[in-house]
Amino acid sequence: MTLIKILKPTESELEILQVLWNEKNATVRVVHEELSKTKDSGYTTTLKLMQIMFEKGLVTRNDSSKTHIYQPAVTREKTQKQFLNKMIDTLFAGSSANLVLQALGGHNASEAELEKIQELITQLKKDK
Amino acid sequence: MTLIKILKPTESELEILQVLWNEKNATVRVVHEELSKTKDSGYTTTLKLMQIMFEKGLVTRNDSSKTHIYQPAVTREKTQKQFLNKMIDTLFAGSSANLVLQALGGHNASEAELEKIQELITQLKKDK
DNA sequence: TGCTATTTACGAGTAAAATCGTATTTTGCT
DNA sequence: AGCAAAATACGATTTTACTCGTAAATAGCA
Repeated sequence: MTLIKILKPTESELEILQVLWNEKNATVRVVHEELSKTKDSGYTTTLKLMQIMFEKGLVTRNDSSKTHIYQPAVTREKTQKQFLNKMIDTLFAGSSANLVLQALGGHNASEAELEKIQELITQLKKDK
Repeated sequence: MTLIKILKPTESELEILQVLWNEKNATVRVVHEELSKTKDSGYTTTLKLMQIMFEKGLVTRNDSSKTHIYQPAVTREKTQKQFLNKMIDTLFAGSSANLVLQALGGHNASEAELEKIQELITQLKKDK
C-alpha cells in the first residue's frame, strides 16, 4: 500500500512554482534570475530548494543534459484550490462566500472581471 | 520613533485566533478543548503558544485572577485581508477576480450568499 | 587539450515554529 | 489548614524552512 502524502508547498516553494507555471519549464538559473528581482538569496539556495522540491515530488526534471530542466508536477489550479480551502477553513469560518465578499470589498478587479463573476453566479444559481 | 512590526500569525496561531474570535475571549483550557477536536497536542503546547502570542502582541490577557483570560488583539477582518492579499499576490497573479472565480467554482455557497455577492458587484460596478 | 565558467551535490548551520516535561503557583474543596 | 487538581512558568528538544560554503562534475571555448 502506498501512502500518498499531501504536499503543501512552502512560501519559497510557491515562488518557485510561480515561475515554473509561467515558463512551463525552466533551469535553476532562470528561476533564480527571476526570483532575484524581488529577493536576494544565493544561487545555491534556489538550487537546493528545487532539489528538495524534486525529492518531494513537487517538480519533475529532465537531466538528459547536465543542466537540469525543471517542470512543475502540480497544477496551478489544484494548488490554488488547496490553499483556498485551507484559508476558508481556518480564516473564514468555512464560508467561501465570506471570502469572496472580503476579496471583492478590497477594491481592484476591473469591470470586465466583475462581469465575468456575475455571469458565473447567475449560472450557479440556475444549477440550484 | 516606534517601529511597528507587522505580525503574520502562523498556522497554529490562526487556529487559536479562530477560537478567540468566536468566543470573544477564552481561557487556555477552553481554547485547548476546542483545538483538541481536530488535532492532538498537549495542553502545555497550547499554553506556550498563547504565551508567545501574548509576547508578540497578537492577544491580550486579563490576569486579575490566576486563570488568565485571553482576547484577540487583532481583528478577524484585518487578518483576513492580510492573508488574502498575500495569497492573491503569490498564487493568483495579483488578480482578486481570479481568486473569486476559483473560490466560487468550488461549489458550496448558498443561494442567499450568492445573492449577496451579486448585490455587492452591482454596487461596485455603479461606483466605476 | 586544457582552462575557466557553470552546474550540481552535499553537508552543515541558522532561525522560527511547535512540542513537551517538569517545577512552581494557585485554586477549590473537605 | 491541608491536599488534590488545575494553571502557569520555563527550559529544552524536535521539526521544518531556509540559507550558504565548498567540493566535485561538466560544459564550452581558446
